Amino acid sequence: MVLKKRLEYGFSGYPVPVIPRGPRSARKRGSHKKTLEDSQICAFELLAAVAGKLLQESESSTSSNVAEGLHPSSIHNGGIKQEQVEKGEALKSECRDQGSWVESVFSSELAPRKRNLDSSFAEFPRAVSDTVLEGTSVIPRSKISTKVRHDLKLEIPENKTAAENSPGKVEGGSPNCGEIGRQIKAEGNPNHNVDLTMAVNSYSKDPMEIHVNITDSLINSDTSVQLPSYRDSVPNASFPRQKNNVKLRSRVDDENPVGRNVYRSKTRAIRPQTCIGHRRVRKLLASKNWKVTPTLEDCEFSDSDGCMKNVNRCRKAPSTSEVIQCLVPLKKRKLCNRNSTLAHDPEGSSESISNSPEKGVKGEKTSPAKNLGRAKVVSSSVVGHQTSLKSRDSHVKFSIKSFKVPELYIDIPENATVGSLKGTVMEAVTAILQGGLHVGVVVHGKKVKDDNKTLLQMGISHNDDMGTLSFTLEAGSRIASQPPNRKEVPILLPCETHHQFSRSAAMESEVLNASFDPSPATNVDNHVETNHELVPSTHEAIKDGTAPDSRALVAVPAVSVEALAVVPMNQKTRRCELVQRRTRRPFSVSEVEALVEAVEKLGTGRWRDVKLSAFENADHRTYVDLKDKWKTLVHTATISPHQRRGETVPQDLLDRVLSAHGYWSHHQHKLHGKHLINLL
DNA sequence: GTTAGGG
DNA sequence: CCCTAAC
Repeated sequence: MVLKKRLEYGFSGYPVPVIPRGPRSARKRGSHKKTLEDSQICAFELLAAVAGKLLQESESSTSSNVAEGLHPSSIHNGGIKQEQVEKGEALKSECRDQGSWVESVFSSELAPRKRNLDSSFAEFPRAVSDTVLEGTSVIPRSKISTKVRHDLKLEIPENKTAAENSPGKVEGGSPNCGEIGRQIKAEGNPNHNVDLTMAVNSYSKDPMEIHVNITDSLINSDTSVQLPSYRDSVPNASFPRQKNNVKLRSRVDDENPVGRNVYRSKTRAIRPQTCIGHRRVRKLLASKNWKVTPTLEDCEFSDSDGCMKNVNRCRKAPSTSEVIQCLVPLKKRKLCNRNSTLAHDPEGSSESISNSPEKGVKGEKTSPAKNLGRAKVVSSSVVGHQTSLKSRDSHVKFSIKSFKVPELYIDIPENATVGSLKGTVMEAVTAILQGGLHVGVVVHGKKVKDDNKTLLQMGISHNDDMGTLSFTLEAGSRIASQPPNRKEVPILLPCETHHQFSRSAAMESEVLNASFDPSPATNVDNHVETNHELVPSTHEAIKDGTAPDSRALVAVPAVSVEALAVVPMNQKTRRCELVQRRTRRPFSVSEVEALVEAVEKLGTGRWRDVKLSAFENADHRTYVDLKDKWKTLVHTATISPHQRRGETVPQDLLDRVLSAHGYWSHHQHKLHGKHLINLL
């Protein structure tokens, strides 16, 4: 009490704070943020590289690559083995838990600087039964579809359970893991000979296709999965054989540990726009979704550059979220209210891809899928083809020839750069891959639900009648409670058919020309100005047809909000630009005076009260604004007069600022100290 | 919803 | 001013 009295009247006559509080200033932000970012960057870059690849492929592989990549003969090129020998490193990740965690390792360096990377993705054959996709594709698969030039060979003992008999079941131990390996190789520059292999572990609901070829020629002597490379000239990936294991590896030549820097810097330029609901969604993702996901317990990555340093953290105590974050920088996970839009804007241009969550965050009456009516629902779209099946022993041997990522619809301003387009694609792919996948086994057209059934029991054997074995890639049920809507996830939103792109070459130009209507009047509510988070809805545009060209995106990942919602949005995207920052409103001297006075009275740390006290009628001044202003005032008062800019604040006011600031900080400090003493 | 701080 | 972590 005594002390209180003293405070009350002492010290420059400043009143005592009504609500004593401990200094929050103690809350210093850790530096972990940076670290995290860095770690994320790595994976991101890698993904970016992938995107670059994809794009590249889409641009040039319309015809040749497909044929080339699919050719079975290349299977024997032995890229894997070579690599295996060449580099002793192997990437391995164990899938565990119910999920289908797949490892993901990326080598960074490629694409960023090398625009003309030669993609090594091979396009996977479409699933035969994927009629929906067939009919609804807006964009030729060769365009954006993920292409992988590998065949996946599998050899699984008949007595393996159905669950195990899935492509994803790679790393022994986890029956339910789903895994898809991919490999990307960059060629052309010896120093940049990067092998990018990544296993896809996404829970996305995007159906993916897997072609399964059961061929004797692909049989391996042991149980393993291999992803041979079609490029034998430069071995790129290796999948050391192990029992039911697949090891993926990522390799980067040591000579170029910094190749990724270029991209990194660009990556950092990304600044997603926060939109309505993003917080909620993020929270959902973070807590509800991600935390439920299986933990990647043993993921090993090999990488020669420092990038892996961060990634390697996953090896230790890899939490799912950590892993995911490795894949997608947190900063990029921002959502738009109605459609999640993700944009990568390395070049400062604007482009975006947005996914259409099944359910609008904002709760629109109709889901994007409905709005897009034509959006087809695709059930597990993976269909396997078994060309032949023979058995020499009790093992069933087959290979998965390829898989593809669902189509993505991208809408990018024509002034967007190719680089940004790449980034966009990359983002989209990232979004899909990070979701996680669940591998399903379909026998005779029927999905095998019982994971405990053996192949033998399911008739999956060497019989020739086994012509109906197939696999499905679907969103993993990361969230148990999540309704099994997998089947009803739209894969693609085929809107105006005239927007279809039939050729790769056309794609770029077409896509670039496909501009959405940037006009707020068309796409946005009138509240744009007041509604900070309002963002034009692509869906709406599509729905009402007023913006023919505005089917910005449609990636349609058939991923649930939880699974895929993490689609960041670029602040520079036109749509989001509508949600521009408030107009700058410099404080007038009178305002400053009022502020100073209020602070002298109330002290710092009670900005809400300050606002109510002195700026109650100034709607445009939030307490945060006042707080910020005070911050700048203090700074201004601290620096020399000639360094000050803007409207000059009377020195006397600045003096008061300093005085009050000094007092309140001192006061607060004292108070805090006192409290501590009292506690003792 | 506020507050404190970094950007 | 914005964005966010921490309350």
